[in-house]
Amino acid sequence: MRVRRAWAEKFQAVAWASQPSSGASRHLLPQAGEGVPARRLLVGVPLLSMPAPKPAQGSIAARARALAGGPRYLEALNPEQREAVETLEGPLLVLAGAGTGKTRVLTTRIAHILASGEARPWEILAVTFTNKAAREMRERVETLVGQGVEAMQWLGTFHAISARMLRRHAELVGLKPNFTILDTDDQIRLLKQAIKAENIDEKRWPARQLAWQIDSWKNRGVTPAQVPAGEAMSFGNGKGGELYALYQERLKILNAVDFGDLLMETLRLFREQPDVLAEMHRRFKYILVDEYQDTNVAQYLWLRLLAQGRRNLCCVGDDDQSVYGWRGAEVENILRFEKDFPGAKVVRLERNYRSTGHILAAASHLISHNEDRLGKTLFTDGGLGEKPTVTGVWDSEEEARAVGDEIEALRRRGHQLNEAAVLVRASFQMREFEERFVAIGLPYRVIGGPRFYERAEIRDALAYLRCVAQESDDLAFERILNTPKRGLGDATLQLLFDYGRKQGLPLMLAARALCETEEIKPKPRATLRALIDDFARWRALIDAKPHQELAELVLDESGYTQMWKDDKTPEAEGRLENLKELVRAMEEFPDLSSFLEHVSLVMENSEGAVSDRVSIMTLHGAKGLEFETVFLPGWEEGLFPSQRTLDDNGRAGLEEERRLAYVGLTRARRRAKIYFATNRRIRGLWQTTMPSRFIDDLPAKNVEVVERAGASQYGAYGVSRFAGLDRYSSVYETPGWKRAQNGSQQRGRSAAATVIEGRVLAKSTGAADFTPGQRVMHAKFGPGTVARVDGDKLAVEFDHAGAKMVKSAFVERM
DNA sequence: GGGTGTCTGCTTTTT
DNA sequence: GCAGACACCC
Repeated sequence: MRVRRAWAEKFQAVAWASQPSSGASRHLLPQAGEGVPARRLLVGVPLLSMPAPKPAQGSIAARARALAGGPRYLEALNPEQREAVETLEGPLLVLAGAGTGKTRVLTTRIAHILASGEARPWEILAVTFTNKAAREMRERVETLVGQGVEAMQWLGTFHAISARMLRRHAELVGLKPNFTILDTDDQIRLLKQAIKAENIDEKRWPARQLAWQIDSWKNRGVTPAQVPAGEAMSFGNGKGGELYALYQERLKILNAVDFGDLLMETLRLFREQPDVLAEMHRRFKYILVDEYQDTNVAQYLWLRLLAQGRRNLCCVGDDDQSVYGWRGAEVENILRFEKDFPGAKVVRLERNYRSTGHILAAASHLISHNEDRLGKTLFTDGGLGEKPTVTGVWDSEEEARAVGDEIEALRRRGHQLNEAAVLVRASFQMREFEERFVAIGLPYRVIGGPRFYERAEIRDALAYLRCVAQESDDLAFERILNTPKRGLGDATLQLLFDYGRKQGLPLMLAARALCETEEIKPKPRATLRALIDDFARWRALIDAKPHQELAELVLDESGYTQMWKDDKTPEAEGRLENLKELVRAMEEFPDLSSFLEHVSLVMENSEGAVSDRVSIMTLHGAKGLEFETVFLPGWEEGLFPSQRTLDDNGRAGLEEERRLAYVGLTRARRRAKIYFATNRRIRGLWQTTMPSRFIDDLPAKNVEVVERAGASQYGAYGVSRFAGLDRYSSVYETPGWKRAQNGSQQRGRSAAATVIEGRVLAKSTGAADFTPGQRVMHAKFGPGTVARVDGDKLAVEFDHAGAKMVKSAFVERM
């Protein structure tokens, strides 16, 4: 007991000392992404690794703290936040609206648990969805605590924590502790093999689709045996379930798991091994979950099993920011929390510290159109600030130009580019902005491109290392067999497959054995033997050489580095750079196997130099971030809300899209700028588009409509589309509003009559109306002559715009 | 086994 | 409109 108190008190002293004491610190209120410098105090004793016995009730220190009004770190919280932090016992749901200090609550809560001595660092389970969130949480706890918290070994993503648990008890679920974690690419190659083995037409039933299907089963915690009959039918003429089973068998043989298995196998472990679960219950005194609204069924079950022990489960989330339904997230989990955990306390955080009044009002009004929500009312003490703007532009090109101009103007007024972001619905929208920004020399960065470890060169290099580390890694071996090209193509691979299957050997061993037979031609045999000998040699060096050097050696001697040096394409240089980065990253791990164990789970894009740039990213990617100024282009029916989501998921889909709009708006601190274009090229075809219904969802009094000066130059064709939007007061005449009033189900599909030179052209009804030679008028391209009719598309030779393919619905006969 | 031409099918994305 | 996958040919 004495030790515990000493530990807690020492911690307390550190926590106090680490708080900035200037007056400004009083306003150090929760602001995600705030630039509070991480203060680290040099403490002689590694406090957090000190053992502490069971916490005692009502220690002198605790009582003294209570009299003094609690430790300083609690004073920085508002009453609701403080309640969320101090309610340690029992289930707790923190409904944290956008910008209300969610991360602050989570991190302070952890600090509070540690400071009060209720639990030691390794007795806290803190789960996030992304590595980034985990890292941020760790850093912020460290700032509060004033020292490193390496001892918090159970702070991480669902997947990383599961992997950790699974490695400890791998044998219990039929795996070896050094199992490989496959990524999507490996997964798909494996599934292709399974599909082929079942004699299913790969073209009609692509492996991607099966991967997606299996993934969604795993998201729901469904094993091959539990696949509902109807869903098994949905792939490969009813072979979906069989393929799933076959795939799982293959994984076990390969001693591998995919991402979904990390959860599934851990769940199985908990269910089938009560003593393992009991051990977990003993260990975890407190469980904290970030972004609870994003949990899927498997994660929910996982949490529920773990939380059964001590019931000290604290989930933080915002139902209004649930935007991952399409990948299995169940908003239901958060809506149902109080039923799932009887006696649960719910704390609402509604005081927003991020956005100005008008932005908050606009976002709140927008989201209030959703039905499935718990309901929160965000408020701020800050000023009203600028109204969000809505700007209509002619097409996506003008949209990019308008955004570029705005950013330039802001920049001239001293606005940081880092504080501006363009948030799009779909990544294809990014290109236009990139092109424009390049043209005007505006520095930008695209966030959310291909992940570092998804790049071909990284995966190749990792495959080499995996082969060195584990002879039986067939997928890795298959990948590098002929990379670089060494004349071992499909024929040799097929030979290896057959031989391996016959002998029950992994590919590498099959290759070795095959070289001793006459079944392989001399040339490939020599090459293959050389490759195998190389691997044997490299493997012998594992313990002799630092793993970094070994990696370099392998990449050089295999000819892999040379392959890219010989490559004359412009990307080659960057790829070599990435390889270097990979080797550099290995430094942080003690040996090759621990590097490989972690790489698939935690490897991220290493964003190099931090320079002042505009961010371009998807709305999904922007969740959890904030910017001074946010640009929200593409608010058009069909694009946002996405027609596909509407078609597939109806009202639920629409509500998820609306939440995405809410997320977009609430990223802005001071300025939100919405755009919609009248014409957009979608899948190569120009389409006339309507303003998004979400624009109609905005409260007129908090929004300003901006007529873009440049737009009028296109007036000749565009007048009709802008007519209703000159003044916001006339918003109730916008197409979106009228549509809503009519309750019509037509969603921006009908071609509006176009006004040309004062006369209204006949509305076309279909491609049948058109024949080659027909004169037509298009809203964007003007007059032209039909050259060819192709379904509902027309090849038109425009008088001024040249040859284009256009949808017949968007041209008028002349 | 490697290069060229045609066909298809296109949100969001973490781990 | 364009990328990625596949088939076909050398």
